Amino acid sequence: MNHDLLLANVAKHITLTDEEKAYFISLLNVKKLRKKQYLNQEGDIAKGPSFVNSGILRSYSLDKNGYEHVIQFAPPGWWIGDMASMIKQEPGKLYVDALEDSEVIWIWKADLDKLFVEVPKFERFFRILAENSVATYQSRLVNYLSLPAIERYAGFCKQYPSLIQKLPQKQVASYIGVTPEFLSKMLNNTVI
Amino acid sequence: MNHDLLLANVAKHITLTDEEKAYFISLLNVKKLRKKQYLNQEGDIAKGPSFVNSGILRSYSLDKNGYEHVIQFAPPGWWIGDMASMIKQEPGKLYVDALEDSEVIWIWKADLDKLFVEVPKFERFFRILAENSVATYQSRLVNYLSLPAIERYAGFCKQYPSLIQKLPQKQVASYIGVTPEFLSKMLNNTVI
DNA sequence: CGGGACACTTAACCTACATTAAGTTTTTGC
DNA sequence: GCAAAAACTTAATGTAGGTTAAGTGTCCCG
Repeated sequence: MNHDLLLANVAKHITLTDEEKAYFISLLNVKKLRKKQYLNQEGDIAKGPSFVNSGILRSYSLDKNGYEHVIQFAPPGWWIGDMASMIKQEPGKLYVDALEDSEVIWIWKADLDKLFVEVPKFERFFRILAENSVATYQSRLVNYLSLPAIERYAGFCKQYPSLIQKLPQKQVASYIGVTPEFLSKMLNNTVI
Repeated sequence: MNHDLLLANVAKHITLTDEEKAYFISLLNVKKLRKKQYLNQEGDIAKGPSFVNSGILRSYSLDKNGYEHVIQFAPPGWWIGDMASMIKQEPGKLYVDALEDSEVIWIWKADLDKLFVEVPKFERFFRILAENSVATYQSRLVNYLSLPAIERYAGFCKQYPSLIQKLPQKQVASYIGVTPEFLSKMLNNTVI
């Protein structure tokens, strides 16, 4: 297993000594996921934050009619998880699964709390991560509340051009909050 | 001006020495807002995080038809701001204003960055704040994508019982993502 | 290389919620 | 204390997007 992508991600915001790096690595776990395999199911308690090393993961909720609603996609270099479940260590409402064969690096929440004490720089790293995440969710909510579906689609294409190539259309439909049928209709009626 | 509420808020997650407290307080600014007065307008660069000491603030976006969409309410003891604008120090998309006469304590982003270096405990405090915020936005998005309006209203009442008392109905309508007319109709057709 | 799952499309019909507009009640500022 | 603004209601009409269903294409994997 290879931690280079994760270490590069960490190095964007904090600088570690070799010793700190080694300690950090000693706390990491690796999991390989087959396409469609779950990392987390509704009702599970999230173990801790997960970093995508290869593949693509997504988190989603399931409504009472059985429809999926994608909350986040995570290509390589991204973090994913059910934050409410992780913080409170309570059963969560989200599913996390792999859209293709993937490799995930993750850390137990308890080990992360230890890491924060041993190497306080990591407080900074995860603060910055969480702040960026807040900014993303704020703007997602703004888009959702104030733009029609076609503009949310255009926004997604602009913001994640590489994901558009890789994802099945129905996953994108779910992310922007419409049915696959409606997205298909939109795309065939509209010149973007 | 009185920092007790803010210091109590900080003390929930980290413990400060008197000296650290004094330094923190030395960085704080206070602003009194009249009802309807803006703390931030679209296009402004957010100065830094703001803590509500009294009153109620809200953040919202304005769509191209002139409709407001409430992103967050902040009663006393809550933090509010346009996170994307604050992080990138770029003009933002959100308005922040006071729904009643209010008092806000805020800190310049540059001073906050200094504080993180001088008193690293604050990294932890703001990490926890941001993580809780992520959890809230995740669950808000789940609700928005998977529940009908009447259940989002019921959820709001359950989660923020004290706010329901104080807020005009049209503000709640905007938060749950419907028009005031539709919320009015729902409430008069439905026994909750 | 064949069959079954999965992705995408089309189309008819449906509904939750928006828009517009007018009227009533409550709050606010001077 | 009164006029004006803001909040709330009601109702007729409109529409973005959902639902259902059937058909076509495609890609696995055995």
